[in-house]
Amino acid sequence: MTLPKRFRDTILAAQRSGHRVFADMLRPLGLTPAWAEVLTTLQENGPLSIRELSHFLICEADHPSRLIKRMEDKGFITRTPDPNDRRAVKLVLTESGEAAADKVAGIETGFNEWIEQRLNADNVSTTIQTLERLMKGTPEARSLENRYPDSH
Amino acid sequence: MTLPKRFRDTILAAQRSGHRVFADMLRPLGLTPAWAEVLTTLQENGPLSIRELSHFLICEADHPSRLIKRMEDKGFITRTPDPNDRRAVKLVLTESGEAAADKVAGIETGFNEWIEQRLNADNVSTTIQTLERLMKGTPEARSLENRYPDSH
DNA sequence: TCCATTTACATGACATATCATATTATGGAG
DNA sequence: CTCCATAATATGATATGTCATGTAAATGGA
Repeated sequence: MTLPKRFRDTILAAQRSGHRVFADMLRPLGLTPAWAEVLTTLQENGPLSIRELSHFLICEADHPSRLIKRMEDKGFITRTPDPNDRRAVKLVLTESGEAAADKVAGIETGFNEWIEQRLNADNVSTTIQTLERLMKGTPEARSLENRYPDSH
Repeated sequence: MTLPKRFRDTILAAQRSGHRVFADMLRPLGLTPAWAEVLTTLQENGPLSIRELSHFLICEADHPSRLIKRMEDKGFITRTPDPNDRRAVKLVLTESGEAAADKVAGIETGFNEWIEQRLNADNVSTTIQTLERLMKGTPEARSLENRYPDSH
């Protein structure tokens, strides 16, 4: 048994496990983890174009235009044309989107507690460091740097 | 900034980063990471029913029947009815499936080296321990136990 | 100014994932 | 033996993720 293979299986399993738990918490709100990520990102980082938004997202970092379209259809987001660039749009949360983002923040607190019950801060920090070293130079690392600029 | 939130963003980013790198390595073979997981699992664990297979998979652990169907259509897998249970099937690799599984093993070796270049064994073990503690009792942990029985 | 290149976004196509439900077979209670 | 709960698999529906391609607008050099 090679350790690296088990390592990546473990990361995959952890991601899926956490995703499932988080999705279960969000389901009563009619939201998914990807939607939650967009809602909180827009709430914290103001009006963004689709391209700018994608630089913050870990999920769907390629081009989230269809994700945005669905959220627009549900009334969480409005798009206004960018006056300086007719190709681009500015995405802003609607009132309903802001309310959903607030609820997501509450759910995230619960999820963070779920993690804190199982792991101490030292384990968490060490794992973050290890994984960041693994990702150095990848596009995913850049999304993390955008989300957590103070730590990079 | 809460550490647990950054922790789960980092796990998501690491999983996606690794998935992308692995997918790029597999693409010339016309395979995806999920297909690779099925191929190597069947090669190592002999004929399995779809249900049994799902207990080994981290990907698509719910019910991989459509994944199997696509791999069958490509000629990698044959299904034979289980003589003891007419509902169930036994999945076996075709000759072409065996050859693909061998190639996947080679790719995995390369991927493992990619990881070993970036992390030492101690980092890897510590991270595995932390993530396994996080997942204790979840279905994902059970899939890992099936894949790596000696360590549990 | 003109045109090639780049950028922002959309969309087609396909492969995961996951929930809910349907279908058929098994096995046990009565 | 009959009926019912359960199990194995399949499928519809929808969301996510990714690659390739298309369209229109901006940009910068000749």
